[in-house]
Parts: sequence; C-alpha cells; structure tokens
Amino acid sequence: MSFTPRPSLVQIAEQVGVSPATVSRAFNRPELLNDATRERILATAKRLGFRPNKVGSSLRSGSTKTLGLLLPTLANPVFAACFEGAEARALEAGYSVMLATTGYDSQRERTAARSLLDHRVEGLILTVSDPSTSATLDELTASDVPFVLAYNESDSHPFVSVDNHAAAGDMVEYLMACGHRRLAMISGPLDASDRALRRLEGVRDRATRLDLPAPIHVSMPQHTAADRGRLKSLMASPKPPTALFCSNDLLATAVIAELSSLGLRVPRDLSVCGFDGMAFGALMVPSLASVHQPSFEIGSQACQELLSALGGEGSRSMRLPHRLFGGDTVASLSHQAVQPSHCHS
Amino acid sequence: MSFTPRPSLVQIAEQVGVSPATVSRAFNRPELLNDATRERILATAKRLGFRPNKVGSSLRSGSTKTLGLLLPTLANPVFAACFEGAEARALEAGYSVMLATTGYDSQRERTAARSLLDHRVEGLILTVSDPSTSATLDELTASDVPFVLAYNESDSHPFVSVDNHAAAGDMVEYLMACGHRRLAMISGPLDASDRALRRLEGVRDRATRLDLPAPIHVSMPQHTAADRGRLKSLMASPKPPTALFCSNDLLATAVIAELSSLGLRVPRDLSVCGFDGMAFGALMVPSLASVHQPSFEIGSQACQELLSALGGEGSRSMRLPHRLFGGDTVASLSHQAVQPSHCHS
DNA sequence: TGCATGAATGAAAACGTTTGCAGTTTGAGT
DNA sequence: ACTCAAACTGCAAACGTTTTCATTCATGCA
Repeated sequence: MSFTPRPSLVQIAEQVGVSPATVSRAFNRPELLNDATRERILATAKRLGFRPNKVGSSLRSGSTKTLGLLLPTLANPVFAACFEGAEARALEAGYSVMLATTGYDSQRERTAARSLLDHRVEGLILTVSDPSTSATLDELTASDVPFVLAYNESDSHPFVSVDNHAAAGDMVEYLMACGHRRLAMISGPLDASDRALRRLEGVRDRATRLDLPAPIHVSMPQHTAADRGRLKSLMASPKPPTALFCSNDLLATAVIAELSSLGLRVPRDLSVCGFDGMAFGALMVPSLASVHQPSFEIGSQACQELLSALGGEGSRSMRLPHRLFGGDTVASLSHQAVQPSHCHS
Repeated sequence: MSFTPRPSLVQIAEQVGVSPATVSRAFNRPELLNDATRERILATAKRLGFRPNKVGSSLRSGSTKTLGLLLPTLANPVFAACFEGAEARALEAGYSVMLATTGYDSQRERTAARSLLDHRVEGLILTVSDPSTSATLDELTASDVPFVLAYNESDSHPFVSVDNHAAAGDMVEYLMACGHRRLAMISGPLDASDRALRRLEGVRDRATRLDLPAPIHVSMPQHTAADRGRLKSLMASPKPPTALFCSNDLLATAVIAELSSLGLRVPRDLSVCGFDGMAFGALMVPSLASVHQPSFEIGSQACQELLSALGGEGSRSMRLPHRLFGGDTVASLSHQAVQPSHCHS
C-alpha cells in the first residue's frame, strides 16, 4: 500500500512517452493533437487519476479563474440568493468563487478583501456599508482588480441594485392607497447601510409629494433585531403610526414578533411591511408585504458585469426592476382598529 | 498615467537591493532579518502596494491555505449558518474558503467537488444526499484529500451532525406529551436526503416504543415546497393526523402556508413542527416548533476536525446536542378542534 | 593570531503548468 | 524527385514564490 502523491503533468508525459507540452494540450487544446495521442494521454491520465493542477496553471497563465464575493452575512437570505445568482453565472463562465462574509464590519471587510486579492481573484463582487466612504473600495480601486457593487448604489463605481429610493416610495404609495397616512420607517443603524438611508429618503420624499405627514423614523441598534423599548414607545405616542415600513424583511419579521409579544396583532392592529422580498416572506402567515428585489438576478448580473469587465468591455451600472409584493401584513386601514386596543401608556 | 501590473517579489528585491529570498523572509520569517533590512523591505513593499502572490507561494510550498465547502443550497438558512461557522473557524486558522452549492443534484455535486480539488483545496467540508451511495465521496476517498461530512451521518466517513434518529424521536415524545397520537411525517424525496430518512425512522421507532399508532409518511416532490394535493388528501382521510412533523423548517413553513390556504389554521386546527431550528422560525407568529440543530457549530466543528486532520491528527466523528424548541405551532390537543372544521371531501 | 560560532544574506533549484518557436513528418501537387 | 504546406510534437523559458545550502562577515575566545 504505497502512498502516491497526486501525479503531475510530467508523470503522465513520462508514462505515455510524450512531452509535457503535449499532455497539457490534451486538456486545453485537444483539437491540436493526433486522435490516437490524445486518447492515449487521456486514458492514462484517467487511469492514474490525474487532473491538471490549477495552481501551476494559474501561475503560468496569469489567470486563476476565480472570483471573489464579499457579503455582509449569509444569515440574510437576500445575500444568500445573491451568492447563488453570482455562483451560477460564474460557473457558466468556468469560474469558481471564493466567498467571505464581513458581518457589516468594515475592519473585517478590509482584511477579507485583501485576502481575496492575495489569492489573485480576478474580480470582486461586494456589498459595502457605504460606497462613498469605504476604505476597502479605495484599496480596490488602487489595485487594478475590477469589481462590481451589489445592492449599493454609487456615482463613482459600477453597481447592480434596485432603485432603492423609488422602490421605497412605491411602497409608501401603496400604503397610502390602503388608507394609511401616519407612517413610521424602522431601520437598523443608518451609517451601516446606505440602502437603508436611501430607502428612508425615498419614503420621506414620496410622503411629501403625496401630502402625507412626515413619517417618523426609528432606528434600531441592530440591522436585524427589534428593540422592544423603542417599539413600545413608538406605539405609545398619542397618534401612533398605522403602518410600519421596515428597511428589510428580517427586521420586519422581528418587529412583528415583538409587536405580537406586546399584544399587537398584524395586520389587525397595525400594518407592517418590509423590504427585500425574501422567498420566505411569502410563506409566512400572514404573508409579509415587501418590496421585492431580484436578489438572484442582482448576483448573476453583477457577475455578468464583472465578466464583461474582465473581457475588457467595461461594466455598466444597472438598476434592476423591483416589484411590490402586497402581502397580508398590510391591511386597508378600514379593517384595522383605529386605535390599537392593547397598548396603553 | 502608466499601467503598472502588480509588482512581484523580485521587483521589490531590485528596488531595495536585496535578493528575492530576503524579501520572502521579510514576510514569512521576519525574525531572521536584520531590523534595518526588514524595515526597508516592508516600507518599499507598502509604497509599491506589494502583497505576496499566493499562487506562487501555493505552488512552491504545496499549500493553498484554502478549504472547500460543498453544500446543497444557501437558500436554506441552516446551510448558510453552517457556512458561517466553518468560515469563522477557517479564518482563525488562516484559511480561505471556496464555496460551491449543489442544488441537491449529484451531478453538480461531482463536478463541483472536482473543481474544488482542481483548485487544490486542502480539505473539504460537504453535505451529500446519501453518504453510503455517494460517488463523490468515493472520488474524494480515492484522492488523498481529507474531508468531513456535515449533517450527514456515516459509518465509514468522519462527520459532524446531530443524532437525527434520537432528535426526531424526542420531538415525537414531545408531541405525545401534548396529547397527540395520530402523527404524520412529511418529508421531501427520501433518496435525496439521508437526514430525512433517519428522522423518519426515528419517528417510527419512537412511536412504536410509545405505543402510538404508526405515523403516516407523506413524501413531497420537493424538499422545500408543499404539494397542495397530497396535503389535502392527507387531511381528508377519515382519521387525519392531529400533528404534522416536517423533516425541515422550510418545508414546515410551506406546509403551514398551504394549510392556511386550505382554511386550516395552525395550531388551532392542527399542530405542525419542523426540524432545523432556523433562527427565523422563532420569529414567526406563531413561532415554529422545531428540533434545533446547532448549525453554526456544525460548520465550525466540521472545520475544526478538518484542520486537525490536516495537522495529521485524524478527525473524529461527532454528534452535537440538539435542542427541542417547543414553539407555538404545536398546541396541546385539548386546545385543538378535534376534527378540522374546514376540510371536506 | 587562529578558529569556531552565529548572524545575515545570497544563489539556485524547485513547484506544475503554458506557450512561442522550431523541428519533424506526412502527403499532395508538380 | 522536389517543394511546400499542413499537421503534429518537442524544447525551453517563463510565472512568483520558498527553501536548502552556501557564503560572507563580524565577533568572541583561547
């Protein structure tokens, strides 16, 4: 039982009695070879379990066939879907993908980006907190590695996202169509997400345009968890909002759960909606009203743009269409209790 | 505006006036160098934006510092959490991770595994459909790349999982404690998930032990979606089950949604529970009863075992503790309508 | 003075590929 | 028989590191 390290090109070459170059061609430019030679090579390669070593190949050819993906967290199914979109497109193009998560932490963001660059990924898809202040992005620009932002919007860098401003506005319009006028926007920390900020502005602008009272904004300490106290005091105000617009679906879900523990039912006592359109929301009972962004496509398009940048064509920014999902967590105001019944003081 | 390709070791060496070897040591064995030399090297390296090329380094040293992760889908938050656990542990050890998803497709599984091997990942963490019949696993065994299964249980390969059989049994016991006796197990296609099979067996065995009537088993065409027809006919049987045990949380959620569209409320009309304990379930209203498996830890432990295998210590299989989460989708039978009211024919 | 010692560096050979160039063979056309 | 192209294959030099083995030089010590 001898230990055999994985064979290399030259071992195969020796076995078959040809030069390493020929073995290489058997895999990369098979059409150049004599049929018989090619078969002989492929046969012994298979027999010895040989597969060309990409490390060697990358070094020589200068191409690793690897893309980097840098996302805040996979706990949010939105990013998970984005990954799958990017992976699918990458796969088609013969690329592998190296994934790293940042946990919304700009320090980890930097080091992870560096690590990916060290591995010589040929391009990067990433979501940052705020593209206009991101040190990571500066570093990336300095290196000559092409990258495409996903979800972020930016004037100075290529990105793929939805039109957050307009999308949030559309949700406001929908809420108004349902009879709601007193709105609140609930978000995580704004400095950690330019998306949340744009959505908030979208909400405010549209409310103004529609002559709605200025929406209240409540900021939660975390992106994805609802703070009981802030929620309680929001609902305890003299004229509480009749609809809560949460800046993402995970937050919306947490808010609904927290409200429920406060004795407030959705949508009976008030309406709640989110942003993201995660697949999951449609399965909730009641189903979660949300602004759907095509995450899989955001991933695959970002990858597409990256690939064309690699092809030397330069990549264009694009806003993919969003879609309003009018789930059951938003009800017509006429069906809601005018004043939540359970929430005192 | 001149185009400068990223500099290499030797460019730095020339700049500084030392040999490439010395530059290399400045990064890997700094203590060997004269302080002045080291500083000089590091300074110009920083000035020129040099970072050691891992491709070259991997080739020479034979170590890519990269691990492979092969999972069915990230759409299931369980696997996403597993990834994050593995990534965290890998990061600590200075490894990067290359992720690929298989979509539960054994063909993609094979090609993805091969691709990872071609990239010379040093080890693999993966979840397969059925470890006892997996061709991918055979290939992996043939190559001398260490791997650890996640979620799968196996006699012949190292794995990290929960004790699916016992865990499912515990849920049965809990359901019985709530007064349920007529149970149904709902799963996806069994041949695509050994976990589902083990859970089913766990359910049956425990039911037998507890003198419950044999649970009905209904298999859905997909892992994650509920087939309306099968659900309807299940509930239309003369003595329908009072509790449905779904083989995963995503499926449970889909089932609840489908039941709702059939006019059946959970838990008022019947109880439903899942398996996985995804974070999300606890936020649902009503919260999803489930068997919680520590996915993050499964990932990180699998990675830990892999690392120790790489360290030559050989890796041990382990079953991590599960935890019963008695969510609100399971109610005491006494609180349920004995016969679902809305389901005729 | 001579010599061992240790510290700091360099020379050069790998690692596994790819690829431009050149060489050989073959067969066809004249 | 001679030329020429086409088809096939080989040579050898890269790619960017790491690492073994020497080499140099200063230092301490007898």
